[in-house]
Amino acid sequence: MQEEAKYWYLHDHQLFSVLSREENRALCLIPNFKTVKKNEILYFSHDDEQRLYTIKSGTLKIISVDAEGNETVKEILRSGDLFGQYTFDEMDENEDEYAVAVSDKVVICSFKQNDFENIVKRNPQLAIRYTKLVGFKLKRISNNYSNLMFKDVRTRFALFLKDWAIKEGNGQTKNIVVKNYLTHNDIAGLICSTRQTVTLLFNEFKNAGLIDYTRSEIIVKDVHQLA
Amino acid sequence: MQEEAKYWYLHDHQLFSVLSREENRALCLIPNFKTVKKNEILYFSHDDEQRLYTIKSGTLKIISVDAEGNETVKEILRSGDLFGQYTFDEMDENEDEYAVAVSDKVVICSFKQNDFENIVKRNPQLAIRYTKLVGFKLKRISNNYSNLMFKDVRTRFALFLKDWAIKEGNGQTKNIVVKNYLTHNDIAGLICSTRQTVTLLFNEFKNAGLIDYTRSEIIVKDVHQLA
DNA sequence: ATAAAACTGTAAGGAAGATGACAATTGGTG
DNA sequence: CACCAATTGTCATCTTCCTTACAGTTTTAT
Repeated sequence: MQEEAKYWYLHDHQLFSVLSREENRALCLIPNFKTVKKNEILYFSHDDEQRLYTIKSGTLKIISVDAEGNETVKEILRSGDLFGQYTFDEMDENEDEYAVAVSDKVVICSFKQNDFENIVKRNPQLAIRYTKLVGFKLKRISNNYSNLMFKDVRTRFALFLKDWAIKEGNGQTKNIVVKNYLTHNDIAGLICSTRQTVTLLFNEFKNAGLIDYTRSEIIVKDVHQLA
Repeated sequence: MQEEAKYWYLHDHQLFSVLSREENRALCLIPNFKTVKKNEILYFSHDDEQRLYTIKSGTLKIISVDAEGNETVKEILRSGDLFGQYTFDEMDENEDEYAVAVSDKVVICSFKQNDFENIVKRNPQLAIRYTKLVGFKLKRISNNYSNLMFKDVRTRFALFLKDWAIKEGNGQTKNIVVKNYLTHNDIAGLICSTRQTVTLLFNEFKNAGLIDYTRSEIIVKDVHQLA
């Protein structure tokens, strides 16, 4: 990527847009841009250096591997999202995570935790933004979980679909085409259910006319009818 | 509270200890110290001013009221914990929350969100600390929830008891006396189960010799035997 | 092109725990 | 100190959704 393009990416980012052109230029010397092809794996948990990443374009899924070797999708991340060591703390040793690109080309940008910390120290405005971003993430996650806990599987599935459609829909609310890059098993992990139940619900929603559904894509007829 | 004592409280706090004595003194002019008596209610969600709070001493429970008027305990907070608008964002309108003191005297210290934001702007070191704190909270919450999601009720109850005992135990691991200020209903809300099931489990754990249990207090014989 | 692997579809049986109902106990308040 | 409200204890019933099992379909690899 050209230096100029990098500058504009960082400039557009909700986090870095508070920086002046000069500051951004200085910051540009540090980050590491990288392109990941579809299905390619990006390890970040047991890196030598603790890093934090932001996504310039494309979609990633974060897979977490537990002690027994079970892999579950933990999060779907899109352009602008943060992942990696964004809380500035140490990585948990007994938890293994990696990211997989699910769109054709995913461009990410990473910073060493220490470098970023130093930049934040020199720019309090950035610190506020950053804090808000982490706070927002906290709120989103805890909302997400309380949905999972208190609703039944059908509602959880509906909320998941709704959320997914909204994020892929770019402001549209009707006839959103969602590329089906998650298996029923992945979805089961995300809504805390089983593969069979997810299959069942997909067909139930299809028969109810809420979605069109093939193996390669899902068309959500109207986001507001879900949930 | 004497000015000097306030300074030392803020100095000891994991968040504010990065500030120099001078900065802390300046900061001391802003916070609002307040004492809340047992069972007294502290509203903070629909305040005129958005505030964030830290607890100097004592224990609070956060109650959340949903649209149907159901009240559930959301969190138990202790000395040093943050609550209120600590993510710097706007309060959710459709969510009502308040705090209740569960120990005799709870001393809290509050800042207007704006004042705090300004202080952070002038002290980026504080921003890093603050981000770490929020990040830590994020991690704790998501751990908590994934326990809730993937374990059965018995395990959730055990983990809850363990956590509770550890927090009340001040480093002890055996024969921890926990004052029973939560009803079975409260606990049911926290571990996402029902009153009856909690009652059942208390008696089951008592019969198994893991705890001594009366209506006023719980004695956890050995923290490590739980979970 | 074909085999293997991964994913999707369908169904019966079972278990965990929610629900509802009611009695017993306790604590607070006049 | 006596009553009322809140909390706790116990039980039978019922629902949801997981489990197990197997067949069909699509994708990937050789």
